[in-house]
Amino acid sequence: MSTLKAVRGTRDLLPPETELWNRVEETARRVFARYNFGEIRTPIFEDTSLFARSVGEETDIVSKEMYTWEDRARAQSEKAQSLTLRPENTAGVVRAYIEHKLGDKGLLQKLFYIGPQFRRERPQKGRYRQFWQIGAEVIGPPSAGSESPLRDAEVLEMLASFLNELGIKDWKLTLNSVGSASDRPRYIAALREALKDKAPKMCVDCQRRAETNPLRVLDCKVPEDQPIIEALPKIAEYLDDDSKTHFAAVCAALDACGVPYEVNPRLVRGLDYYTRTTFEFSHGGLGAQNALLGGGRYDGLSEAIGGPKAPGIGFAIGEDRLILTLQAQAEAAPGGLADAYVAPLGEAMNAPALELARELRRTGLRIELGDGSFRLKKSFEVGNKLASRIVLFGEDEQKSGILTVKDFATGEQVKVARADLIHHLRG
RNA sequence: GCGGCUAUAGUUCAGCGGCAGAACGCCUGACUGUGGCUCAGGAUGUCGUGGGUUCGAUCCCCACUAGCCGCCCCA
Repeated sequence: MSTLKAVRGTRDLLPPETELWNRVEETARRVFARYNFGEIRTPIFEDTSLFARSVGEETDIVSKEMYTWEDRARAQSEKAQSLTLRPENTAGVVRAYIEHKLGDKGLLQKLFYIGPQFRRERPQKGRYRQFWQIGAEVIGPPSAGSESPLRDAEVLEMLASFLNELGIKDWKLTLNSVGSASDRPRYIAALREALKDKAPKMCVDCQRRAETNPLRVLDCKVPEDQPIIEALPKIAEYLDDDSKTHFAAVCAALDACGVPYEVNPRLVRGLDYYTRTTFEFSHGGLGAQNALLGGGRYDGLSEAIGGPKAPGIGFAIGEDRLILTLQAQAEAAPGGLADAYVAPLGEAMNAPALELARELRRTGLRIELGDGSFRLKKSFEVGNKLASRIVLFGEDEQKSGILTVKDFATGEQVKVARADLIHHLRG
């Protein structure tokens, strides 16, 4: 019988790596809090139609990557409901926004989330079937200023601060506008038209993309295709005046606060709900999955799933990829040594040693407690791996109240009165 | 979903159609209340799983599973 393993594309996160995960999440919470974001936690599964209607029926995510099942019917007369493990979190947040009438307060809602998402793709480095996203959404009625380009710039500036504070080096922000809900179809139609006679001269992938998803042709990396792509219609030429001024205002605000970026007219995002501003922060050294985070504006999403007009902008950070990047930067893991290893000498000292450890731990010291059945040599060996100092605690020490403390780094050994132990270990 | 590479000790990896190997780590001792350095000794294991070829398979063949890389796509 084969032993059970974590299923394909999923994995266990173990110490000390989990320490990094906590650091990432703490940093996100701290930074987002400065911008007055509040946390939202939505269910891990939702009605399938939520994703079909928001992300888009024709996208890869919805058409082939979702974990979907028929829930048991609650009554004989009822038909089974189709449920899906969330492949992303924006749809759930907007659903919650609508369901709880958050827009009725007349204010902008600023919400962030941290949690697992699920997509059934072929696993690879930086791509998992259960992966974690840290994301945020700024959404509200237009009267609250939800369409303002200032919001876009503020979110981008927040992300830059987050990455910098985390210590991510050499990130790159790429920016584009895919136009309003009406610009986009006009542009796609023009692209299809232009591709009619160009596509046959391009690579096989592009020939297919020209049919299935013309925007993707812009992403092609085949060198021979580049001149053809350059000559294709540009999205910028199809933006209406509102979209143009909106995008210009986003850029101007970023310039003003010194956030570096690059406009890439070819940056297209795969989710149907994106309008106007789209962006991506990328990082080399992640292989084929170089996108650290992505996001954009979704002015029509709420209405698409039956809600009020509620434009918004948001992003999702690939936490797994962020961790990989931090690990690659090899900031020499701090190690995580305890302050002291308390070594009971003899099993009779185990119970008194637990009490001593308790006393020390209550003051916030990080203590490893050994085992009285260990020979002294073994206590030293184990202690040396786990802590920066060892505290010997045998019957002599218990009687006299004078403990022996040895510093592993210096080899220095001293006698310390039990009453002074906390002070000594602090120093 | 498609293509390629890979799977041997706790870890990193050699290896060969005929007794399963190294380094590091681990255990024991030199040193019975003193770690690191040194020295001596010891144990590593369903050779990913299931079939096939063969007198004999860890090795060759097939399938499966998993990981990595690329494609697609995305975080």
